[in-house]
Amino acid sequence: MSEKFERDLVRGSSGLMVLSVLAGGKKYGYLIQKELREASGSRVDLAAGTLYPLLHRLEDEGLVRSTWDSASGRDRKWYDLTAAGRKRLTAQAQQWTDYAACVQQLLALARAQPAG
Amino acid sequence: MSEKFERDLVRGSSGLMVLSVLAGGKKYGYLIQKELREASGSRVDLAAGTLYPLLHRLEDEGLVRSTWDSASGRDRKWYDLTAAGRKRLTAQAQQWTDYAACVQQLLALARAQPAG
DNA sequence: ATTCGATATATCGTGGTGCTATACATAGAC
DNA sequence: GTCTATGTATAGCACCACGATATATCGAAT
Repeated sequence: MSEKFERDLVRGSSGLMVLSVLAGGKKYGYLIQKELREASGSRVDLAAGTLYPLLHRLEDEGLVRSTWDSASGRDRKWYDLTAAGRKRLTAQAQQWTDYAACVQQLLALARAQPAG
Repeated sequence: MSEKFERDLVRGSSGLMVLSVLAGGKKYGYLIQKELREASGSRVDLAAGTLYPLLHRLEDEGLVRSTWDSASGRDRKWYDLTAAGRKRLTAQAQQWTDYAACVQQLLALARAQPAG
């Protein structure tokens, strides 16, 4: 079985992944974590100590907004993308795609080399 | 014009990129930096303060080995992949490809959502 | 009722790493 | 002589993932 992706890989796109999940609609932290875990076959599983500070940072940057809702008995903090958040998602997704292509190209060159 | 890729993007694959470049044969630091810059259209340009400590770490891990050579007038420290380094390159390249696919899938889901 | 696991959010401390700044030295061009 | 490119190196700062820890509610099993 494949293990969790390395710390520094996650670091490069944790914000992007969260914005991406939020594009599917208003969600609270625990749910975001769960959706990411399920969508990745458990290879991305943001710790609470990673996710909540990240959400706070995104809010400070004005990319998401939050509202508490206790209607369902549970106290949940629902996060929603702002216009700036959607804009950032688009830009960051593009940058990520470009970067991935760039790295893949390097890897392809490496594979083209003789074994040693 | 496209700008340099963000700090945290680079962080996820700086080691992989260096190993990858070294798969093309023995090289010294300044040359590695130059090849990465050229291969990426200047979007990956490791600062000296990033590259040299990184090379030292790779050497401490036994993934590369180094030899000084002053033959050409210049004092240059040549780096070469070890067997462990080639093995790591293969493994890390695979993990990177998996991760990229995982993120791309999330992005595709986000794109499938209505605008707001 | 009580214990236990899942749900739900939050912060602190640590570790690792990219980057700027700084330092030092040589080579070639002007 | 001066300037730019080449070449390696370290110190300190900024940033962030993660484990540890804290707190609280809910439902189910005992």
